[in-house]
Formats: sequence, C-alpha cells, structure tokens
Amino acid sequence: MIDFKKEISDILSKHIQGLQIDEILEMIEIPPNPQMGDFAFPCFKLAKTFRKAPNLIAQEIAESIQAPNLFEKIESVSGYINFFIDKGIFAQSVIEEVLQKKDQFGASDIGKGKKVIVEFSSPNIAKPFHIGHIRSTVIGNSIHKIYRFLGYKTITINHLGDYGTQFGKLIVAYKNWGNRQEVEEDPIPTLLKLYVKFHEEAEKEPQLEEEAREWFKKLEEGNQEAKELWQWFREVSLKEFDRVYRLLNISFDSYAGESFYSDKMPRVLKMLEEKNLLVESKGADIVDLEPYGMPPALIRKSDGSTLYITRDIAAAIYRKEHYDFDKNIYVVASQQNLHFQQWFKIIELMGYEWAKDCVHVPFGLVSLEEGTMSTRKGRVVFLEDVLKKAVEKTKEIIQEKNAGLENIDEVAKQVGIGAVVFQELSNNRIKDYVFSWDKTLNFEGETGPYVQYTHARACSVLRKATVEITNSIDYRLLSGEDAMNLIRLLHQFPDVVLEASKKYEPSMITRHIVDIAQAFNKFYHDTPIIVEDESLQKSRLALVYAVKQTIANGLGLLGIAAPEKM
RNA sequence: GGGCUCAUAGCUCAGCUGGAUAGAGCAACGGCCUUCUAAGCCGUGUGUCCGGGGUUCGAGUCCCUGUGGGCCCGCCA
Repeated sequence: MIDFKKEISDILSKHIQGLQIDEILEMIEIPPNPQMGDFAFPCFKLAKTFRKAPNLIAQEIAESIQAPNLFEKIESVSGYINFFIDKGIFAQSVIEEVLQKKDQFGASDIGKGKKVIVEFSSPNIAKPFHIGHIRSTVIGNSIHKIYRFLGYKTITINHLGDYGTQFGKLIVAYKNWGNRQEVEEDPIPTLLKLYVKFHEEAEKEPQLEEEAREWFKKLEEGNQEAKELWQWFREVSLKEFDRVYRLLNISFDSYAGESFYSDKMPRVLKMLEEKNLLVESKGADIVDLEPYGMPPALIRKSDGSTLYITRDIAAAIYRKEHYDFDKNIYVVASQQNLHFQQWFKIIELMGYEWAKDCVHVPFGLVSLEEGTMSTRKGRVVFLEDVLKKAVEKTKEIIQEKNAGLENIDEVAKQVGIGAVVFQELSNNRIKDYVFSWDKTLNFEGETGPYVQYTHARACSVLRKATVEITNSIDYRLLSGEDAMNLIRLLHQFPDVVLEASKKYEPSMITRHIVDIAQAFNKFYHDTPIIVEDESLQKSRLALVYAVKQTIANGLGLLGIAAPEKM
C-alpha cells in the first residue's frame, strides 16, 4: 500500500525549510470532509517563521508543487494545502493490499521480538462470574489480540482471585453450615450462599471475622485441612468459569492466580526490608508513600499474613524473571487506580527499572438499574445468563428471517455473543455504565449484529458473483463517491489498529468497523454489484471483498466471529 | 478533608497527538423489498459542547478555577 502521508511529506519537505520530514508527517491530517481532499497540510504554524499569512503560504506552496500523477489535484483553501489522491491509484493501492494480505490486512511487525503480558478477567473463586466481569474479560482479550496482530508475542494471564481472607471466610462458613454434596451439585451458587450467610452471621457475631482471618493465616502457613478445602473450592469454581470462557471463545496461557505467589511472598518481604522500605505501623508493616503524594501501602497485616498488594508485587517480579516482558499490562477496574499507582511506585523504589513497563489499563464501573452490584447482597446479573439470553433471542430472529439457515445454533451463538461483546467494546473503556437488558438485546443500529450482517451480506454477494476477482482490475471504475468513501475507510484501518494498541482502546476498532459497515450498506444499497459489464462487476467485487475482509479482521481483533451467513 | 475520573442532542455515546460548517445510534414521524440478505437504506431536527477565567492565529479538545456524578484513601480483593 502506498504510504500517502509519506509521499506528501516528501514533496512538502522540498518546499518548506526549517521543518524535518517527520515533523511535516506529523502535521498531515485527514480533512473532516472528503470534498476538501484526502489529506491536508495546515500552514498556520508556518506563519511566524515565514512572516506571511497562512493562506498565502498555502497558496504559494500549492502552486509551486509539481504534482506527480499520484495526485488528482493539489489546492490551497484558507491556510490548508489539500491533496486529492488520484482515485484509481488510491483504490488500487488499498484494495490490492487487502487482496494480498487478506486476514493479515492491518497487521504489522512493529512488535517483532517483543513480549507483552496481558492480565485480564481474573474472577474471584467461589463467586459468580457476573456481568461486571465481562469488561476486563473482553477488553483484555481484545488488547491481547491487537498486540498479537502487531507482531508482539503475547502472554495472557488470568490472575484468579483464589487467595486471601475471603477464603478464610468461606472455610469458616463451610465448616459451620455447608455440606459436601450440595457444593458438588451446584458449586458456585452454594458457595455464594455460604459467603452471603457468613456476612449475615458476622454482623451478629463479629468474632467470625477473626476466625476467618485465622483460617486464612492457616491456609497461608500450609495447614492441611485449609489447603484441601481451598483446592476443592478452586477446582469446582474453575469448572464453572470455563463454561463462560468457552462461550466467549477465550483462553489463557496461564491461570496462575494469587495463590500461585503465596510461596514467593517471603522473598518480597525480605527485599523490602533490605531496601529499608518497610515501616512498622500499628503492628502492621507498611511502605510510606507520603513523599509521592500517596497514602501508605499496607504490605503485611499485624497477624503476619499478606495482602493483595504484596501478591501483586511478587507476581510482577516473578513475571519479569520468568517471561522477561517488554510490557506488562493489567486490565483491571479503575477502582484500583490507587492500588496500581502504589505498587508501581514500590517496584520502582525497589530499584526495578522495568517499573515503567507496567501499565494499568482501567475501565469504568458497571452497575444495575437497582444500584451497584453486590455479591454479598446477591445483587448480580450472571454473565452466563446474559450470553445465553442473547443467543436465544438471536435464534428466534434467525428463525423468523432466515429459517433455512443450515447451522442455526452455531450462528446464533456467534451473533448473540458477538452482540454482547461488541456492545461492551463500543464505548471508551473508562466510562461507567448501567447494564440494561433492552440495550444488550437490541440488534439494530450500531451493534455487533449490524456489522456481522454487513459482513454476511458482502459474503453473499461474493458467492453469487458471476465473474472471478482476478488481478487485472480496472480500479478507475471505483471512482464513485460511495466507493471512494469506503476505500478511504479501509485505508485508515491499519492506522486505527495501531492507535487502538497505543491507547489500549479496542473501541477505536469497534467504531471504525461500524463506519465501514455504514459506508458499505449505503454503497450496497445504491450500487448494483453483480452487473453484466464484467470489468465493472469485477472491480466492485474487489471492493466488496476488501470490505468483507477488513470487517472480519476488525471483528477478529474484538474477539467476535464473522459468520458468512446469518 | 485529600486523590483519581467523568460531564457533548430527549436518551446512549463518537469526536485521533488543539485545526476548516460539532457527528452517529436509539427514541418519534414519513418513505423504500418482482432486482446482489429490509438485523438494511433514505428523509424530517435539536446543541449556553456543565459554569467562569486563561494560553493560542485557532479550544469540545490544553491550563487554572468552580459545580455536579462515580470511584478510591491500613489490616478486603
């Protein structure tokens, strides 16, 4: 694919003194409206050094450029130099790139030889996998796919919440009120019930909290009974989580959760002591972060047992030593901003220069119309229910619209789950939102099914074509406005992927493939594709193919399937 | 009290490192299936971009400040 921005900056650099090519390249932008051109260079910043009005500068440069045939025209408008790419060349450059790269269109090798860890999902054992967990799960999965697409070696880690005082609570509750059979039959709901009961009882009998802490301490010290119970809870929980991961088609390279680091904690504590970072306070050990404008970080409780932050520090060190990452990404709710800031700082104070390679990718809170979700109060919407309901509804719609479809169940799954995932990845991560069944089960407008439908439509046209897409295509036949709008969007796709990686923002890709789908549906509606004129049909098919492929690639990066029929 | 974060159309939200007339979807109303999938397309309209200062040739975007919402601030994760 021709790098148009580079071509333009090369040309401009011959006419502009005092600016490096890279600086010029940075300044090139895409006009808000294609009628203004395909690329634009604003001259306002040159006004001072040139001691001339921007519109005059633009005019003079535009006039003095010997436009190679790459450009249809170059003109100046109120301080901008606008570049119009020759439509045939533009179309050819973009479409041939897609035809050649196929499922690799948009990919790159900028990450070659670099290793990225993405920690995401990380549900708590013995608790339900609810709608709040979907965010970390699908955002993290997408970030992993985007980085992999850019040539990085990625390692996905599910940092299971399988340790901590909560297990002490669970052990106490189980010993008091639980029985084995019930847990085996219906693990998560039963364990959840026990967990809820613990909190109810603990209100009346506060010493239960103390017992729970003791049991956690026993667990950490390797007590046999505690360990066996813990292991059992973990196993039955994982089995349930696995069902959801299978629905979402997500897997992990490692399930090393918090417990995995339990034996790595003493070393961390020792190191912190050696660096004189630990301070005793109210019987506990803390790291004072006052000089950095943060509250102190509690590292070890007064009973000697460790905390979440200690385990995160141990995990980071382990990961650096074990994987030697270039980047270590944590997809965790924004509630934990302070937590990450604190331990990133502690790692830095410990002398690890790779502290700068750790990044927290936060996201906003999901709440219900009734209020914040609360596991303890049983106020949750199960993710599995949401996914299943979406699949059911999809199946109904297919039976209504396309009853003859051969693999209805498979497609209903792809579309229904795609709808949920797509919606999750539609908005900027950081926004809070209120879960709504209506919105989740709406499949019209800017939704996953809309984009998948567009993809299926394109596939359908390609199936029914009467000519082959060969390599002798007359791209000048694609100079219509609708076709060119599509070509511009396809052209931007690789840049969008790159931006999405830099910002850890899958929604940039979601938005872009919606734009492509909208442009395609307009094109499709107004332009007959399978026409008698073979060369015309061929050129249009090539565009349809390029659109289909780009949408599929985009959906793939979001972790969503692209069915060929629906 | 301190910190982080968000505030754009009736609702949900885009708006790239500041750039040309601020855009989509939903909802409402109307139109388009004997032609490539109507989960679609087209049309109808609404904005003190939360308020106030500032930086700039230029601010929805950057800085300061105020207001309002969310989250977080030692023995949970």
